[in-house]
Amino acid sequence: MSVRVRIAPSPTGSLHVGNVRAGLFNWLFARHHGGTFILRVDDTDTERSEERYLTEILDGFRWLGLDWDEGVGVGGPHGTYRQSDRFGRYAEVTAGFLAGGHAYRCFCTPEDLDERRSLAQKEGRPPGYDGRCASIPATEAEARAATERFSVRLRFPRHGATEFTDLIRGEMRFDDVTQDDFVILRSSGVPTYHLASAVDDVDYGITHVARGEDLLSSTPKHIAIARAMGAEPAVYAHMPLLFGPDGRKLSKRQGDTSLQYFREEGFLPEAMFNFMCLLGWSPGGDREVFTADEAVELFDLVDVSKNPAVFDLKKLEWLNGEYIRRLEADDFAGRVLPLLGEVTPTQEKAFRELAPLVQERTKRLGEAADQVRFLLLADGDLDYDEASWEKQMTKEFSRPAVEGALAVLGGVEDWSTGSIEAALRAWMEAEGLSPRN
RNA sequence: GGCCCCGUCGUCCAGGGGUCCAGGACGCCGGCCUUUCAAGCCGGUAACGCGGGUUCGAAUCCCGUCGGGGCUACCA
Repeated sequence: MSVRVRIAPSPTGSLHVGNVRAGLFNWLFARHHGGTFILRVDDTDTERSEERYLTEILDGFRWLGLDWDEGVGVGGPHGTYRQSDRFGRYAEVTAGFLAGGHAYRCFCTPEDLDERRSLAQKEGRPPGYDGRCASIPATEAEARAATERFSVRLRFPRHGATEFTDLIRGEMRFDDVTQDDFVILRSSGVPTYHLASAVDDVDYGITHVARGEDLLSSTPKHIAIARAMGAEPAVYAHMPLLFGPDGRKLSKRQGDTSLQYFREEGFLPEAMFNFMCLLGWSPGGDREVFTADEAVELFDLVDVSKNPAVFDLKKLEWLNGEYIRRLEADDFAGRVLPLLGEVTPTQEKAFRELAPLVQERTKRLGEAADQVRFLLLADGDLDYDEASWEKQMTKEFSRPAVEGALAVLGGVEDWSTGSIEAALRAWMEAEGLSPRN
C-alpha cells in the first residue's frame, strides 16, 4: 500500500514553526517512501479563517521546498481539499451515524453541561459528558429535533479500551472509562474538528497521520469515528511538541514564531529546512548539516524523538551563517539585493563589490542588508530623507562615523572589494576608530 | 483532580546491557590567526533527575518517586 500523508493547517493565523515542522516531517516521510503528500485546509472555523492566511501558509511551505501532490492549489481526486466545502459530506456522515446508532442527538444546553461538569468535578467524578441523552429513543429524539436545538454526539463504543501502535511512541492504550460521548456536530450544524479531520482522513485514504503530541489523547476519538465509518484507522505517529527558549510550549505570543518572520529576517530556506529537521530527528551519528535529498533518503517517522525540542535561535543563526558562507558570491548578493529596496545601477554595482566582505561575517541576510545600507547614501543622485536616515543609521553607527565613511568611499577610485576594504581600513586607522564606532 | 506522554551537557542530537569516569553540534570561556570584527583553527566548560530493583555488569531493562508537558470544550 502506498503511503498517503497530509498536513492540515487552519488558516486562522500565520504559519507557525510548529506547523512547519509537522509539514516537514510528513513531507520527508512521503518522499522517503515514494508516497503522496497532501495539503488540506482545516477551515471549519469560518469565522476566524482568512484567505490571506491561507496564501501565506501555502507560500511558506513552497518557500521551504515542501511541494504537495494533492490538495489546495494543485487539485486531485478529492475536490477542493477545503473542509469548508465539505459540510455536506460531514452532515451525510453524521446522518449515517445517527441511522446506524453510532451517534445520537443531545439536547443538553451549554449551560446545563457546564453546571453538570463542575458538579462532577466537585464530586470527584469524571468531567466528561454524562450520557444523559444517550438513551432517548430515536423516534422521540427525531420528533424533538424538529423544534429543539441539538448537537450530535458519537456513541463512544465500549470494548474495554482503545489500543493502537503509535509509530513514534509505541503501544498506546486508552481505557474506555476515560472517554466520553463527544460532540461531532454542533447545534449550529458545523462539524467539530474531530469529525471533519477523521472523516477527511478516511475519505482521502490517509495511511499515516503524523501530528503533534497534543492530539495524542484525542486519537481514540478519531479511531472511533473511522471505525464507525466502517474504515480501518490510519497509523498514527505523534511528534513531540516544540518549546520556546523558556521551556514552555512555543506560542505565537512569544513573538517571532511565524515562518514569515524568519523569511523577512533573512534566513535561507535551506538553513531553515536543515534546522527544522534537527528538531526531533537526526540522520544518526554526528551529522548535522545536510541537504534535503539526504534528509529524504534517511528520514523515517520511527526515528523521530519522543522528547519535546526547544527552538534554539542561536543554533539556527549559526547554521544560517554556514549556509550563507557557502553561497556563491553572486547568489548571495542577489538574495540581499531585494532587501535593500530600490537601488540605482551605480548602487547595485557598489553593493555587489562590497557584498563579499559582508557575506563572510553575517548570520542573516537582513543583517547583511543593514550593514551595507549606507551605500545607498553614497550615491550622489539619491534623494534621501534626512529624518529616516537618522533613525536608521544612528542605531548602528554614530553620525560622524557614517559621514566620514561616506567621504572616504567617495574618494575611492577603483571601486572594487579590495580597494574599498583598504580605504576603509586606512581611514579608520587614521581616525583611531574601531568598527564599533 | 483525572487520563496520557516525556526525562542524556544551558540548548539540539548520538548512544538503547560491557567498547561510556558518556560522543558531536550550538552557546559560553580561553588561545592562535588577523591592524579591528566576523570566519577559520586549537583547547576548555558542562549531562545520563532521584531512589530502589534485575544483572557478573545499567545511561541503556523493571518499579517507584520527583520534575516537565499535553489533554480534560458544542477550540483546533
